[in-house]
Amino acid sequence: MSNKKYNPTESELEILQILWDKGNATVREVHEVLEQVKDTGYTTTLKIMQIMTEKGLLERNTSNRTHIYKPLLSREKIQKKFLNKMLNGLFKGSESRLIMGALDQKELSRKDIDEIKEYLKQFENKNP
Amino acid sequence: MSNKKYNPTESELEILQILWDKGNATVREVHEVLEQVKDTGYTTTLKIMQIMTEKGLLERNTSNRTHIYKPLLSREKIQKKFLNKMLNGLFKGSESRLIMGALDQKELSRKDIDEIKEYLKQFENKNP
DNA sequence: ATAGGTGTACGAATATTTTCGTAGCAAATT
DNA sequence: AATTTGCTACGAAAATATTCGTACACCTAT
Repeated sequence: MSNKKYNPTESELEILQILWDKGNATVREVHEVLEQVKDTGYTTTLKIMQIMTEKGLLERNTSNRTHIYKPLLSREKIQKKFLNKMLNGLFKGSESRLIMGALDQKELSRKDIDEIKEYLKQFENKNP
Repeated sequence: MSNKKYNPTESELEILQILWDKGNATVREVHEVLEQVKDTGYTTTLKIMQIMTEKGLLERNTSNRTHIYKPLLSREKIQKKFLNKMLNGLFKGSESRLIMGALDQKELSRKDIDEIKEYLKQFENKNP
């Protein structure tokens, strides 16, 4: 199957985040965001984005001189992948710890909490 | 401060998992578990464990010829660290997605669910 | 005491990821 | 039209992580 085996590296993830936020962008646009956080050169960003394109993580429009990149995998897909990795690795056998840990670390809005409660019901009904 | 900056690498995490399960162990014991999953040599495991010791991830008792290693950081601590990383990275701004994603991927017991519900209450009261 | 088995130490080879210098081309500015 | 500016391509250096060969020590059984 065409099941991609690519786990984005750390740097690739940073770039993906920016692209997901923007939808699509040029290297310069990505780099301008990136350098606020990371002390790295323009050609470095360029290179990584080129590599990501080869790997099939990004797609680019080269019809103009300035290429426009966009992510090929959705944030949700990658989120799922990482979550899966954690649940089978570091959090194996303690799924609920992951959930409670997340609850601890971030102040959730009332709305979020209600949403989660609602979401939980569906599992309750499964195991009555 | 002595705030450790070490993020364990992939391989180091695998070894930590084993050590957390066992409490403490020799290189051979770790390697015997590891090689069931990973095709790698004994001296590789040894080397990584030695490096981890230098980094302060492990501690070892060298008073006997066969050294006994044990982890210096708790599973919980590292779990928290990774969770934190995810909540500020890949899942930034979508904490509840992480939680719901986790709920989706693993079949939780009734007990787990009740526990989580109970846990949620404490946050409800915070934001009434 | 000698051979075999089981350990650690250590350096170096490999692999992977990240970084950047340099070249070359096209567009915009002088 | 010459210079500067902004872009991509490319290769190779640097930094990290992983892997293993080899040497050497000790203990045990021959």
